[in-house]
Amino acid sequence: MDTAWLSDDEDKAWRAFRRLLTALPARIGRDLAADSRLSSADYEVLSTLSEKPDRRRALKDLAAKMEWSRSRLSHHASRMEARGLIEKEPDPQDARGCVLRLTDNGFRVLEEAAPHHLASVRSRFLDHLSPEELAVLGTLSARVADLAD
Amino acid sequence: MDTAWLSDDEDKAWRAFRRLLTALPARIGRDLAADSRLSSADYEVLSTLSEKPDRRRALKDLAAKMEWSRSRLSHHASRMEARGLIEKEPDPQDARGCVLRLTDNGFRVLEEAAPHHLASVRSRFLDHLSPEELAVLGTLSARVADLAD
DNA sequence: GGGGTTTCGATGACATGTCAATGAAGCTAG
DNA sequence: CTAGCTTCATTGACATGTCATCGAAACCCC
Repeated sequence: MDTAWLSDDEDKAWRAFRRLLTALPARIGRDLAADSRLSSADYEVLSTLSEKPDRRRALKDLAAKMEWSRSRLSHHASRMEARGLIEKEPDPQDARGCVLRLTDNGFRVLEEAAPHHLASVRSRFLDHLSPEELAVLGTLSARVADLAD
Repeated sequence: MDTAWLSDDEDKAWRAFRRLLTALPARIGRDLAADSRLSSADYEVLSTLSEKPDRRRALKDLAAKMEWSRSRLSHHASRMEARGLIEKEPDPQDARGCVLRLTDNGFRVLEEAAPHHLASVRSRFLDHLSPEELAVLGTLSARVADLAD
């Protein structure tokens, strides 16, 4: 096989996977926006914040956890703060830092959105995979995602 | 199982897959930009145009083929035209329309970029999948991507 | 032929993300 | 101590994508 090109199997799989790569997030994101007025990015911020009992996290830690740049999270958090979903507090541990806190309103919005979002993930994705396919996909995704950047 | 939530297996696979969904395009896009000064979107436009013998396609047809909005392609094509990668011509078949043509320069840029891009797709992705995994992924991707929007 | 509807691409307002520069604060070697 | 390096969040310039709207052209059907 000429390594400068893809085999037929590789080409077919790669093309189909690229379609999935664009279509799936778009569909789930559209469902989410329609059900809850949240973007996928908003949802990810809210749900990650909600994991901690006090619903707070330092900006830098949240950025690291989500694999976002601090700049991106700073921009996005400012917009979410203007919408009353989260609040920025000074970090008592580090005067340069900033702690993001999920507001009660933000938590309610997340709780309202979550079941619709899960239903969307199921109907657009999980429902169409066999358990074996899901296992293969999970394994392969973790392996490839964990490669060095 | 409570259908309002994901099982452990589903949750693990979905989380890993979401990481792949963001990390893989970012890595391949960074490689492409470093090797060729093209974005993934640029590359897709160039390579899709190059498929036709005359390296032309009506804007609306290219948009449909790529599953882009016409607005997006119109914006993007204008930027690519300013960089000398493509040109816009009037459509002889439809006075409202517009034909995009790959310039000689654009074709050279694509030819120079393609082998690096393929190497990137291999090293970041294909090389890490077994033939069986690739087959499963291709099948499942096509099935899910083909669902109605 | 001609009026209403649809399709086409362009455009402007806006949302979101990247990148580089900035200033404040923390850290560390000497 | 303190000078220099590092880390943190913010900011502004810019790139890219969405959406609603527009005017021109094509189409449809009477």
